[in-house]
Amino acid sequence: MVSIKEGNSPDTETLILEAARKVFIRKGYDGARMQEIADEAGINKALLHYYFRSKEKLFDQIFLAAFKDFWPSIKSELEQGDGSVKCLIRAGVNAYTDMLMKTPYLPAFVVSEINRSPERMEGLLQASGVDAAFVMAVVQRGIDRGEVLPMDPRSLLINMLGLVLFPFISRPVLSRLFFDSEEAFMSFVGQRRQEVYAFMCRAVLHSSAL
Amino acid sequence: MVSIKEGNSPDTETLILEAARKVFIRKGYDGARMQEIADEAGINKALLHYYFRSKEKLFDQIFLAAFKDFWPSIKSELEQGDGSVKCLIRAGVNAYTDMLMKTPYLPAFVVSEINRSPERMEGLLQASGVDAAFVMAVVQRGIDRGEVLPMDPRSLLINMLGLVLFPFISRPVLSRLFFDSEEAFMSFVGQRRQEVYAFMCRAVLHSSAL
DNA sequence: ATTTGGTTTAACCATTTGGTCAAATTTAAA
DNA sequence: TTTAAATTTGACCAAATGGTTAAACCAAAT
Repeated sequence: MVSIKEGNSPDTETLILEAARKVFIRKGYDGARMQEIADEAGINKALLHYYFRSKEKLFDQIFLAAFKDFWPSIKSELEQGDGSVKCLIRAGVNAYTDMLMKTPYLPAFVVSEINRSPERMEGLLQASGVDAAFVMAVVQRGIDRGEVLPMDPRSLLINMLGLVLFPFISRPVLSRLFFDSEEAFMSFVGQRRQEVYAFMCRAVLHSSAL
Repeated sequence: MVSIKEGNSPDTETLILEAARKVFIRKGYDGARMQEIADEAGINKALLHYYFRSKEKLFDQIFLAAFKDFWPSIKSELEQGDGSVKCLIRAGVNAYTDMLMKTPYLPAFVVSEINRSPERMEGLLQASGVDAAFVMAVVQRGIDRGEVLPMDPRSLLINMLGLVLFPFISRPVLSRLFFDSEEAFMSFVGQRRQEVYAFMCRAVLHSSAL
């Protein structure tokens, strides 16, 4: 028996999780090797199975956490605002920009793995508790009040997600095509916060609400 | 010797290429199996190596073609216009929408594989002859003429690419999150052509140029 | 009919890979 | 200190996988 609850050594377990996260993000599920994860964690390969039974079980745990991080919470900033779509856009852009500066590789990982096996989506949405109903309602209200130009609320949200996420998902392409170095690209995306906010406002807000 | 030039049976070779394309797009490089490609083509596995030496060589050929398709030509439609950014936006949105309706899975494939091994980008850009200089110049001219709001030309192009490509790259996520069925989602993206065009114009054009 | 050279196949190979297991080691309770 | 349980490891295994090869096949030229 161990003093830490539940009989698992958290040191080793988190060591494995961190190593697995790195390797899975770098190589994807199919490209990742259990041996590489063990090496990255500096432990014996058998320990991976001791703590997580199988590669797929280990991946599931990593990926569910990644999927949750993929949807940063905007509620805290949103509640400080006046409930307008303008505030929703600001909160959304801010929350995603923060997330992306911390984990720029995450969206490409999530998107790649979901395209590899889309059937996971069902369970993922349920397990992560992600739900668009609330933000959809905010946008719909903005349209009804005349703050926002008449449009499908889903368009507004998808466009905002696209503007914020796309540069990170396509980083290797864009960075080579439009920039001299990876650093120049990262500095560019770092300045996008205000730019995307203004871009979105011009595109969807009634001129009176600008 | 065979009557067809160069001594290769084009039937079998294209059969392999088509099968490989399907499997690589479905499973990615790491997830694809040579046996599965052979089965898909209805031929013996050894033939794959007879015609393409190795899995990597076969993949390279498929992927270079996919990468070229990823950058549809906008020159033809562009030359019919007046050289304005408005026309550039229309031409870009049209060319990409056409490409995406034909091969909706292509962007996710290209992006995933490039993220898996970004070092390919160098050679890919060279081999595909993709170059942003021309469209960059068009945008810069639009800014100088006052047609477009002052902004980094790269922002305009990246935002347009993001708006058009993102829904397809994230299809499984968005379709589950915002739509009742895959069909509903596809019908939605089918109507995005005008929507994205108008969205872009509102966001970047001087009000006098709308 | 025979030869010739590209094409196709089944059988086979070496290596990799996820996974298992029994023994060794560590930890902490008795 | 002894003991019992959890942890860690090296050795090992079966299956899968990319790749090879020698033989068979086949169309066309002689």
